[in-house]
Amino acid sequence: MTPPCAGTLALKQVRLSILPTPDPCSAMNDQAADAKSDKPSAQGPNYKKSLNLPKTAFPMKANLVQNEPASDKRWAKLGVYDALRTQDHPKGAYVFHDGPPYANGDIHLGHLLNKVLKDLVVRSKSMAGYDCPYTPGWDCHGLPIEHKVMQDLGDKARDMDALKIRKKCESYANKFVKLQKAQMQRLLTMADYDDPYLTMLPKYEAGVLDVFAQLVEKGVVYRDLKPVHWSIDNQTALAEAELEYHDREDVSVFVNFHCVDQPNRSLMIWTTTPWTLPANLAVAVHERYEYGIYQAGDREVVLATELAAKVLAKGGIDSAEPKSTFPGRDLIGVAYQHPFCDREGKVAHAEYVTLEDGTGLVHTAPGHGTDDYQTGLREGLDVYCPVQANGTFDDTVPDWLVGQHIWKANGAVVEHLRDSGHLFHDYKFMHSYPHDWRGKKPVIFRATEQWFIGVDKPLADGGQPMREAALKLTEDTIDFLPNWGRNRMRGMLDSRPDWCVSRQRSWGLPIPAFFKADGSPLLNPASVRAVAKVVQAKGSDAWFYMEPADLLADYDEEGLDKSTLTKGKDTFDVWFESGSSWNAVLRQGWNDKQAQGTEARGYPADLYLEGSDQHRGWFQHSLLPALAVTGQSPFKTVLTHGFMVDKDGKKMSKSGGNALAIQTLMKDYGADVCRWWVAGLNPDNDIKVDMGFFKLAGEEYRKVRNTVRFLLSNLDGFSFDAHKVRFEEADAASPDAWVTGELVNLSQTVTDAYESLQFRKAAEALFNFCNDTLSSVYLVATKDRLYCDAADGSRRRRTQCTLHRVATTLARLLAPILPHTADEAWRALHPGDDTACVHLAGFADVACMQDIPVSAGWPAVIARRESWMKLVEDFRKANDIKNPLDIGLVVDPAGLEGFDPVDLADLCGISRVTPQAGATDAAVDLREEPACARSWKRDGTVKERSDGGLLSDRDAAALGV
RNA sequence: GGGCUUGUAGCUCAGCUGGCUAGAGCGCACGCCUGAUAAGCGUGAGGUCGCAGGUUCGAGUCCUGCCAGGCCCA
Repeated sequence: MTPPCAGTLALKQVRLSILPTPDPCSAMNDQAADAKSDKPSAQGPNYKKSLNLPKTAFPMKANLVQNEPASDKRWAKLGVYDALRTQDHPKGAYVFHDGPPYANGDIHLGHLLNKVLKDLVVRSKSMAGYDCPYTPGWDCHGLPIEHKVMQDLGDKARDMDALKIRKKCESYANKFVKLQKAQMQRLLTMADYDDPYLTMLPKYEAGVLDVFAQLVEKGVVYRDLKPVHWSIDNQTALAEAELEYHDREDVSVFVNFHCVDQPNRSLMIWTTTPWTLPANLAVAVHERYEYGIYQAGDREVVLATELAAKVLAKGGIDSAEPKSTFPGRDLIGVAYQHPFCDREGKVAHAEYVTLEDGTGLVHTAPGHGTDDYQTGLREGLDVYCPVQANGTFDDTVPDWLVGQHIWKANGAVVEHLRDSGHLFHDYKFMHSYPHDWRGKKPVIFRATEQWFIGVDKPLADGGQPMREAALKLTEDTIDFLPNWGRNRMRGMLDSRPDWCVSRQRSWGLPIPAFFKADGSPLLNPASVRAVAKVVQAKGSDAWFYMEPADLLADYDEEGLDKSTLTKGKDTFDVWFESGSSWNAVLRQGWNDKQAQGTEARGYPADLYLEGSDQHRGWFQHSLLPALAVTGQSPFKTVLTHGFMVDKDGKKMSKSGGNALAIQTLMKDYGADVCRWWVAGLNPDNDIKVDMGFFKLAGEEYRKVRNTVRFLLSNLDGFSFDAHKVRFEEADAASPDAWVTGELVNLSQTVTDAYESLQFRKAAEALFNFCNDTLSSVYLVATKDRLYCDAADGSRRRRTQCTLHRVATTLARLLAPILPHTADEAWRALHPGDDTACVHLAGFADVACMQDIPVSAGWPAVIARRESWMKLVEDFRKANDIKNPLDIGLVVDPAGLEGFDPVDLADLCGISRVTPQAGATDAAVDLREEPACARSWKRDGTVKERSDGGLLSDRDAAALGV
């Protein structure tokens, strides 16, 4: 910083001291009565026309809704996205990778948040000098679309094969990609919308299969049993969305499982599906609940104490006094004899045991229930499922059940238990039960063969298991914003089971597995790659219409007879598809434009940015396979944002009636206002949304817009090159120097905030600069000289020069947040240049401005200004003065060395500041002094001039009178 | 029920490793300007920092419990 120029104030003081002292008897004072009226003298000339008043074509009213689409078209015409690819990138590449939204429905507020945040990244990184291409993606396969298409087809679906249904799904997905694309573009997001990645495109599918082939190669893909909803009627697995719940009558049984060590004692379980009892392998209890031993006839039974009375009463036993009680954990490990199969089971703990129904001891059959399956996995039990695809028992069950259909077996099991004395009680009851939504028949849970990815398997090449590697990188390599994402990720990695990647669907990427005549699968890296080659060329439809031998044309195996092969019917979990995008998009390189950049498209990505639900979703499902295949995380940084809630903090939902339609917001406010709202959010946590918040954002937007407008309106006819003024040391105390220093700080703050992805911080700094630094301090202070100084006076030119620097810098800093408005301002700053575009301008280089000297006395002056304003306000009220221009200040000059009293007066919006050594700062009434008819100031130099007007020295000079 | 997380003026948020009368912007009230005018400026009033305990010389800031939310699971 420059030392203050010691001489200036002394000079001014001298000048002030020779000002004529107002004489109450002078002729001038007769005019004071007129001047006091605040208005120019009625008799004097009208000076308004002689002023340099603001003038601009940049309108106060933005009309965003009408004008934004035109901006979008203009950028398309200028080829802004492509131009950004080919311009210089001094900072190299910044690899941002889009997570694909699902191609279904209109975009909603969640998309607004997510897509605008992403756009802020892309635009700010681009302007900062990075190459930051953005290929948007869509998740196109999967059940929601298939389900919707099947519903629309209704009964017609029965006659359609998989290919026809897939065709319908594809056109459905395309329709919504097109729709959402247009809606996202309307948000003024900048992306390569001409060439998005769609998970259903052959090129993408081949990229997914490439990942799969490598996982097979690493030895982590295996086939195993897992219970799924099974339609006996259609002999197919069903997804949750394909179920309908209808009432159904079933038999409910209380069964005694005799303890091995104490045959007279039993664990009593309850079930509504007696047919699953042959598959029973364990009994689950909750380790923290209280259990007791009760007398039931000639047996002792174990029950949860809270449920004992209710259960015993059903069997006609009134007394429910426990002989002893103990926590559930004491039961863990107790062995029991299966009531009719030749094996023993044990008691295990399970969190899902509740005290709402039953006995507190839960019959567990890992082959017939999801909870049971999880318990089985943990306890190392078999996924035993004696029920075949057609609903009959296989030959692993007791003879009296073999071959029986399960619904018939229900009765047989109950009778058998009754006869053997294991049945405590049974009764019929109605309950809601899942049915096949097509056949309307009840479905069952049945373990079937599925494909899995083993997250704890050491890799065949000696690499770390995926879970272990993921936990390691989560701990110390990946950056999380906010940082608690790290814990969340860790917790989810810790608890996740092996990944079941197969789905029994039509609308998806087929798992390229074949089966030999003996039922054994054919799936190896080479076979997967052979199929991938076909898919790359023809799309995954090929799996459905081509023969195994043709699909495997590029595959050779000694002694394999391809004609005997059959194709597997599973498709991939859509998470496996989207979780492979780092390969399909980043590593393969999605399009030529990316390769054209000065730096090649990179892997891994610098940033993934999605909602916090994706810790379990896309982030994790991208991380795991990427680690196995590439050994590194697909992302260096994970940024997550919270979810939209209503103004009371409650979840938003269509059914709750508190959802806001983004279409309404766009129609009422336009994209820039919505973007301003997003930029100002703290995205770490939940985000409250309400119509009123957008109104507020609109008001803040208007404040910024009007400030920019005022800058532009005072640059009418100004040419920076022709009129620029050099700043001298002596100018260090000028408001221009001060605001330039503030501008440099702002630029630093905002570009730093953008760099570290703190958009809220950027928006806040920009708003405060417009609102505070400019609107309430600098612009108010310099208005007088802009309007009243001679048009080409050096003081005015210096201020215009500063305004120009502020406007051009500000427009660029605002551009990522307000792409339309910033560009509108940019065009106003470059009249006649049709190709001017702020988005190609980059952030301003403020180095040249840093050379401008700024007085070190400024912080103190700004602080004193606040107390001066209070003095003025108090004085005004106390003396019934309306206009602050009727007030002057007498101030102690200590600390004001180098400052021009005229600047100080302008900073306070008053007529005059008089330095007086040793004085206590105080306001004075100037109403007895004449006011300049042109500038309305009572600066002590006002007198009648040659044109008959009452003018101050400055105004007289400006007019040459 | 579990993991992660949030609760500071009417609203949106700052308050780093505990330390002067808890800050900002918006909104609100009052006033000014009418040469930024469906604009601009000034002054001012608003808070038991979710609740209850505890640690400490001292807690919005640390610990425990509770209440009310959110995401993901079960």
